[in-house]
Amino acid sequence: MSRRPRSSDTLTEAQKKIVEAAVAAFAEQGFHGTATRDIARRAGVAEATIFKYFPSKRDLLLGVLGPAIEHLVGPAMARSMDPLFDASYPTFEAFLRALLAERTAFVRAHPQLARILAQELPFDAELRIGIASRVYAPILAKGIALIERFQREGQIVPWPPPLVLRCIVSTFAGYILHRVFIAPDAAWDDEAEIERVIAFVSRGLSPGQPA
Amino acid sequence: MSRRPRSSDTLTEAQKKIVEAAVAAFAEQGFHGTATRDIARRAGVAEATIFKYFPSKRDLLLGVLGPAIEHLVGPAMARSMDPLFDASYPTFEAFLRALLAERTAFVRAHPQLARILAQELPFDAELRIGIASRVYAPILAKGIALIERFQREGQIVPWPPPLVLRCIVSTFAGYILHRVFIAPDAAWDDEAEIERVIAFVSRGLSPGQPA
Amino acid sequence: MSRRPRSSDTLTEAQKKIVEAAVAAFAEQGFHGTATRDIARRAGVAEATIFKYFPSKRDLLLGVLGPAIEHLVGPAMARSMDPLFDASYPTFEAFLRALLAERTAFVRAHPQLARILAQELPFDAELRIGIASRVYAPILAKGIALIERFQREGQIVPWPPPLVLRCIVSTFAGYILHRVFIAPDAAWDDEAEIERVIAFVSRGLSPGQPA
Amino acid sequence: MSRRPRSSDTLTEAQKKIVEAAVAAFAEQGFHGTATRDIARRAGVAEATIFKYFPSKRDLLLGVLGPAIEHLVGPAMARSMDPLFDASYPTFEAFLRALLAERTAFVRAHPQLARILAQELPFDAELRIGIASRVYAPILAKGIALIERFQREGQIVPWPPPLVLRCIVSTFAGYILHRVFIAPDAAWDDEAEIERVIAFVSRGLSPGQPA
DNA sequence: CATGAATGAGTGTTCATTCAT
DNA sequence: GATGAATGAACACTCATTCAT
Repeated sequence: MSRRPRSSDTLTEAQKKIVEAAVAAFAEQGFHGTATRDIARRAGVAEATIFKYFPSKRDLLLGVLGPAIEHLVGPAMARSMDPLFDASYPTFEAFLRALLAERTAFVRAHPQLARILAQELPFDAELRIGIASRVYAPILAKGIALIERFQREGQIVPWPPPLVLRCIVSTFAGYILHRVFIAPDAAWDDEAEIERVIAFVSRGLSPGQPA
Repeated sequence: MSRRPRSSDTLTEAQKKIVEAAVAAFAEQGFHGTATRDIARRAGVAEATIFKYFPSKRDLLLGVLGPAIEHLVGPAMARSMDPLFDASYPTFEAFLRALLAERTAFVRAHPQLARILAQELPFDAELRIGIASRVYAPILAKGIALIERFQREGQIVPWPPPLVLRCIVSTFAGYILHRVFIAPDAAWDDEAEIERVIAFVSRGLSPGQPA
Repeated sequence: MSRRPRSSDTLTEAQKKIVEAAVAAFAEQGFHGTATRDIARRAGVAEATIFKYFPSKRDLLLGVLGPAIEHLVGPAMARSMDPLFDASYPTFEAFLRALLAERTAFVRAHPQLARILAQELPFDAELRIGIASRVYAPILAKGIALIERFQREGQIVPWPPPLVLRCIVSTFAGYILHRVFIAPDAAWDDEAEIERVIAFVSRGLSPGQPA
Repeated sequence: MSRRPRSSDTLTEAQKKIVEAAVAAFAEQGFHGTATRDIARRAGVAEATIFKYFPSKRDLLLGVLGPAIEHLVGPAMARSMDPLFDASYPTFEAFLRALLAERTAFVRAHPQLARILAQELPFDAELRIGIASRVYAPILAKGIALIERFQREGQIVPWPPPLVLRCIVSTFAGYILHRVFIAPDAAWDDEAEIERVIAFVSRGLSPGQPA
């Protein structure tokens, strides 16, 4: 550990700074609204340095989101969600509680990535199919399997699992978006809010009379 | 005022074509991703003509969204939603059903505007506060009043009305987004889907045990 | 014809200036060695104006050479050379004299185009085949026909016409290049030089003993 | 001087690879059209290594052509042409034959250098005067002396020696360029072609009637 | 009313070159 | 001796915008 750090992950110091700067800039101004010159300034490197590592601005977007998706949404999500998928959760409500906590934590940890993703996804077909195949599909499969288990156990209503999943995801997404992006500064009684969101979903999907 | 009638809406033919072209272009490629040259080509007018009517590209965005908001979300929404807010709805479920139908119809009628709005809102503070004050606030007020009425009548759970509203909106938004944008081509049994979405919200907010 | 000139050939004033500037710049510094910014400065227009008319720098090269070739080397060459190909020339030597005079005049009139052409041809396959098919081939055909006529008349040696043509062209090209580009400032006794160059070719191709 | 012999020509292995790569690249794409990065890749060295040996890209061009000219065109040419200049050649025609054979062989051996030279010469004044003084002038002097000798012997026409030389060079250049660069793949009867080219020059310069 | 022509200020990207290691 | 990392300056090209006509 004399003087060449080149430490953690074969990432140059500059490379890391570029990615950080790009994340911040894209989140604030969008992909199209951000000039590479701006990213360079933020990162404290020359513009040319950016292109040493990311052949094009688009590659920078993918280089920013790609690892984020892979690390934080792919394996990492699997890592954090696999416990949820284990048989360990005795009740549906316990599962919901764990899921909401986990996803909130993720968005809290990387709000910018979530933002960029949400912004570029509608305009970027390549990104979309990449996400769809690498992230969405696996998660969907696992989620549906779990829903089916809870349905077999009679814990939730026997609707089509994708619909059930969408009800859960919509409600949670609404909560998280509001909490993290729309009104982050409001005074919240988080515990009570969460309890009620959980209760809403839980009761909404409870196996009462058929529909 | 010799021969040009400048009839219906004080909109030149050219003006209408420009707005239509802009809506299409912005929806497809985003605001930043669209060149005025492209809009001009789509509208079949010279680039300079655009700037005759809309002093800047930004003004074009506002000119596209502004009227849309005012006409279609403001008065029109009032028109279509006022009945909802009337005491006429005997049950909460009937209200939900009417609301979902009306909102689905609106997004179906103007999917591009919905898209542009969703895409530009996060990056455009001015737009955001404009919408917030002119659209969001009035709707919110009316919605909350209605929620409170249903709560007083004991039809729904006595949670904070904003939270209740968010549960409704999230679920409906999830359904509509999926139905119109994400999987518009899938084979849907719309009636059954809607029934279940309504049932989900309705049960989720039913006044059972306290939470 | 009040105030908008847009005279001669539907060419903007700017367009003409751009082409002239490009010709001068390319001739002096080569295609790669010339920056569009430089051309803009020379032409007294904004860089963007160049790209209004010539979508890319390459298109500017073609736009500069293309018409030049078509107008000045194609039809114009035909116009100036067709007389040469007519039966009007009684002797081979008279033909040589006329040809050399005409080609010298052409290069003198457009030395820059000749220079650019010579410089870019070796690196530009597209240009090469364009020239080959549009200019070289027709000329070659006519030239060979003429050579054959002189051969039938017994005025010149019965070698393969292409070889004969090459002997003529090489010698003339050597003279013209030297005269116009390499030593334009030297004191020349043009008349005597030309006489001797003609004599050289004429005697070299005279039908003496077979070879 | 421990283990690196730095043997033959005081050229590192790397240096040689760089020069070779540069020659190939320049010949294919021209000097301006070639990026140092490209040369480095071809040579299998780092870009910085190039600048170790050649302070600038321009120096690389000179370093490529300079020695090539000195070694291959200067001394080597002298070596191969000196015999030509000796009294050994009894007839002018024999001299022509030897000269054409030798120059054809040279261009065949180093077609790339010939190409680069031809391409950069018009744009590079420094190169031009370097060549002029170091290569052209000596050759010219020797050539003129030889011409004068043949003229004194009455073998060729008593025109100004430079003109005579230009006739020879033009014709030979035309032949070689065509043979090596323009139509290298055509089916040639080389022997017959050469005979005729020689005959053309020889007769063209034969001391017939004055001109 | 509408436009063709023109542009200043940027855009993403490439280049030859430097230097600490 | 050789290089990976970094860069300032320039590059071709695009943009939203203006204005005489």
